[in-house]
Amino acid sequence: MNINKIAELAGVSRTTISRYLNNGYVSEKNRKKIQKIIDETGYVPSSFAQTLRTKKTNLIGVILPKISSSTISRIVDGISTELKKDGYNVLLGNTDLDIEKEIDYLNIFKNNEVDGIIFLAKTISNRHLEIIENLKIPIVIVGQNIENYSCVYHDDYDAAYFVVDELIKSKCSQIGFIGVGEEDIAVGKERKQGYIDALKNNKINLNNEYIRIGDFSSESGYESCKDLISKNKNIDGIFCVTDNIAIGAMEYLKSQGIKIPEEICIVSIGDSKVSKVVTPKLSTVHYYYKTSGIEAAKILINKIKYKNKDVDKIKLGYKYIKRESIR
Amino acid sequence: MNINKIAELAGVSRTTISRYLNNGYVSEKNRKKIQKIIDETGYVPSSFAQTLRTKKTNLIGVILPKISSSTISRIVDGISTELKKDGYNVLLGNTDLDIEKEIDYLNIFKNNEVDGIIFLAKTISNRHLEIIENLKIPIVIVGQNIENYSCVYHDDYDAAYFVVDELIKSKCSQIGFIGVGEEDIAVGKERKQGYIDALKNNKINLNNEYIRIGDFSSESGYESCKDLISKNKNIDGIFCVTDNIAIGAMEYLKSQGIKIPEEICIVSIGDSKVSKVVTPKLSTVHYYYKTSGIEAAKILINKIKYKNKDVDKIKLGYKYIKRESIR
DNA sequence: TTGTACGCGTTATCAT
DNA sequence: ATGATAACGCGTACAA
Repeated sequence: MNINKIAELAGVSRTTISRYLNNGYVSEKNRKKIQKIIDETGYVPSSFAQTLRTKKTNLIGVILPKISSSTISRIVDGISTELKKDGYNVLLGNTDLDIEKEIDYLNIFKNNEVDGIIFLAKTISNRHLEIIENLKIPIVIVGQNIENYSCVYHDDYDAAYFVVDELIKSKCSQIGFIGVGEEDIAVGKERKQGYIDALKNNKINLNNEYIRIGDFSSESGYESCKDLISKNKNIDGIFCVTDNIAIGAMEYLKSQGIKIPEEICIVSIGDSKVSKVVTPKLSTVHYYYKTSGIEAAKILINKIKYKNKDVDKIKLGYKYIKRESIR
Repeated sequence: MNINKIAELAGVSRTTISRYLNNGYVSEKNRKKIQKIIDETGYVPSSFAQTLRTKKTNLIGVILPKISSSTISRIVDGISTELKKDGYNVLLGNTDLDIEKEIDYLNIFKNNEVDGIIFLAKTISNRHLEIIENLKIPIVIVGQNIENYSCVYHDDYDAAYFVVDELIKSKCSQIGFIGVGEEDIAVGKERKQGYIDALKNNKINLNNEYIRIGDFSSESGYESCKDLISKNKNIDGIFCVTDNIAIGAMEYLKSQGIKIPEEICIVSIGDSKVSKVVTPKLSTVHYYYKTSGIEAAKILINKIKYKNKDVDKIKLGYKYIKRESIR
């Protein structure tokens, strides 16, 4: 079924059908006839032919590191619900944390496969930037703040500062840090800086012995905590940069019979489902992940539809949730 | 940049370029020339023009109820990694549990927007079936077993039977059930039947007072458990149809000072992240969700590429994981 | 208000 | 081995 058949059935030219479909002027009589035929046949125009003609795909490419993560999937949820409202669909680019695949998808998408890109970035290397600079379609970056590009991200520095400050307020002074590599600007670098500055402004000396760097797994949190505690018996508080890491750290402390929060307080960032369920319940920071997806989608639509060239930066706030892992 | 420009630059006809791209015979001399031009220009054929001509989109539509769920996102992970291998991309259809949107997406996709559909179904109504029957492209259903269609699903009946049997083996005899509505065949109906038959085969009378039906939230689990326990003081074991529900139920029991597993044993199905973290750790069943995604993708590719018309049914096994919530 | 004619970028057919 | 031409389904300038 195509536009020609419909035109034939309705007894008009295919131009009239096209006009009808695209809100052009068509006489009332013809409107009715056409609508009837379309209803009967269930005709839907071929989006591919439309794209070929108009250069508009109605597709948004979303590049993400790993869909089976609650953080990521909440963001994608926001993106897809917001885009749907404006008639856009999501083309998924799952990269499995593999930089080559990220580059792959950027290249696939840049050839007019999509009208715009939303990039959920963990790390942005120079190779990424090179491609992104040559992009002819708009892009929005989520989770990192990259100069000269529209970004939606979270106030990682502030949130980290805040929770470490909370630790200090509840009388912790020997505060450990379990983080991740600084190539992840948001989680690795910003959150670490928040920790450092919170100590400094509270006149607590930074002790490099109290710092551990691992990966995003709870196993890594367990091992880091083990190493940290066994070498520094006087630790009385730990800031873990993610809930997942904190879960691993708590696991270790519990296995050693160390009481949380009586002996050691724990705080982290994420407000994941597990943080509410673990014993003791984790004091953590809630980020508005779904909101970031929604905002990123809005910015992108603005760029696509209204050719908006601004560099928009949205730093979303956070909410500290005090639960049981701190005094 | 299009095929005509490339042809011009290479000094051949566009037919030759097309042949070059599609593994047709081209003289060695021309091959080299063409490759050079393509490398220099970074030319990539327009997939939309290709689709218009060949009717092949290289897109697979994935319809899902809610992406921000660990179950769903693990399945999608499997789907997208498997499809990528064969050059297919995923078009996302996020329906927010809204049946109208499901129908919407089925209709959008059926008009040749995609080469095939993977439907992650919670419920399949007659309206769904009506559309699915008229589909001209292959579809694979994940999570439910629907007659006459290729499906990848889990052995819900067996898994439920198994865990209830475990409850009985550890000396529970007054076993409560917290489930969901039976319109969800897999989770609502099959798992309930497993519970009923496990009791029967162990010569334990089925007591309708021991059965509660709610929704998928942990809040619902909490309330159901509250109602169940307050009206039936002698309950000594509970089977919850999902981890999430079990988490809520445990929450209530702990709030009442009821000891798990000494006074009441709990089992469920899911092996979600939280099940490993809650105290006591939940005894549950692991389903191979990522594998279901992979298998569904394989079946679909088989249908698309090799026109396989078989009705494939894959019932994936499960793994019982005994942890601390059972004696 | 309606219709004619052309072109978007590609592949398939046929002829050379 | 290569090229000319038509066709895929649609939107739009232009003419009527």
